[in-house]
Amino acid sequence: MSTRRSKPRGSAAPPRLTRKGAETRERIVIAAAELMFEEGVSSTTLEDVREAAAVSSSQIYHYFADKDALIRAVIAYQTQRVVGGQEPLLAKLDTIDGLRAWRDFLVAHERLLGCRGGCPIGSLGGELAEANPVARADVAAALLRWESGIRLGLFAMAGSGRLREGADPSRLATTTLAALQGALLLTKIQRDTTPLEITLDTIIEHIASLTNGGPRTQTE
Amino acid sequence: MSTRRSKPRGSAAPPRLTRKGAETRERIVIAAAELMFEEGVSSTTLEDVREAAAVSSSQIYHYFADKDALIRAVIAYQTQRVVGGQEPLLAKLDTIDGLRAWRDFLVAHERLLGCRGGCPIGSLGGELAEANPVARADVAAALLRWESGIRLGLFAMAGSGRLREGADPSRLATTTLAALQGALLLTKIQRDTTPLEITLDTIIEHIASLTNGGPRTQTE
DNA sequence: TGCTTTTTGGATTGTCAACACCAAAACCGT
DNA sequence: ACGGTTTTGGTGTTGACAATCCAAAAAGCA
Repeated sequence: MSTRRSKPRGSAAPPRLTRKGAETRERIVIAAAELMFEEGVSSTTLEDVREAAAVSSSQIYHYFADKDALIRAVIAYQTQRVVGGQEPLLAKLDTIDGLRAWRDFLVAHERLLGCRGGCPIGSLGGELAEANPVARADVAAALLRWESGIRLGLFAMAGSGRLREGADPSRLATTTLAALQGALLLTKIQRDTTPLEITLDTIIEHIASLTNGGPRTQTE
Repeated sequence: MSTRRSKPRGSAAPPRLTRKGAETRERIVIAAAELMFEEGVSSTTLEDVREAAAVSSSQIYHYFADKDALIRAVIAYQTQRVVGGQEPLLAKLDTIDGLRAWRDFLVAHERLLGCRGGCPIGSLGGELAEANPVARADVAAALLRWESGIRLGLFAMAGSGRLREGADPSRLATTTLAALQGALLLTKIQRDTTPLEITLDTIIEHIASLTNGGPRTQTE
């Protein structure tokens, strides 16, 4: 109907951001993500975010329709940071040594954080699943992507013949992710990395027992 | 200092409840527990609890100092209901068949709930760990008790000689609880029991592979 | 330079939820 | 039946927090 020239945009016209605008928006998301990770979503007020990001309240509402929209942006950000950031590492899960390196990285990381916050993705999912259906779906997608990463590594292990015939890399990937999520939850609640160490070690032992190298006894 | 007769009570004098009072208090706790399980802790307002329990607002504050105190009572209630209620079942985890029965029970239970809510204990812990240190400690204790229950079953399996020498029931118990928690979290976020089924099956396969019956291939 | 759009500041509003208060009713042991 | 205690109802207060509004400053663009 309108004689509009230049790039026509879709129905949900995303107001184009200048570089400065994009930076401000990102500053808000990062501040919100950190606060929500450290204190939980519901304890994080927009006033907290406003202060941490050093913006005015109208800026938050200029870039996000409401708190839910900001939450979704935080989920996207954490998905990219955590899952995306791990994908190179996950590709190396095609050997037992690769799995061990991954384990060591995760344990060291939790130690560094003082066992606080748990998994950024899992914690968001746990807190939002029953309260925010859209957020739940976002987190579900993030977890599927994570699982895919693990699966690819394990399939590579199977393809190179290190994994025995009967073993199903897909099921192992699901179990590995579940065990990791649970272990991070226990670690966060108990403020102790022991559950994480034991759980990952046990899962790796299980996978090792399915390799052609054969089963090994549990390490002390 | 005071000349008090009758039963002297401790410093934190718990006002003795009459039968009616105890019933009202319990009604409040149960209503709060259900709401917090279905909607999350922070989405549950005391007004919601008031209505669900059919009490007046002053009654809630008569029995609980504040919302945190009610939350702690809910944790205690869920611990007793979930962990306490499972202890008989956990005692039967001394055989692979016992483990399978436990798995089937958990999967059926999740199906019944439409994969909503996840683990009552784990969800409370996840939501409260960073916001409420006292609640975190309560949940941590509940999880240790749960882990103990599993450990006892697996120790029985070891004692009766079904579990191989090298296997460590204690570490297996930690892993089993972590895997269960993570699987329930995935199930809750993805609204699908598949992760729960796969994870528990895989853990049971791992334990089975450590029995004198010897390892078996993964079941489809 | 002038025009439009984006970005920003800050004050304000309205809602909602935790919690306090007070007085009445029911209950309990004696 | 009586005095003290527990239980209950309804209402009021306060503070916090999400969300809105009105412009003004800055930035992009011709």
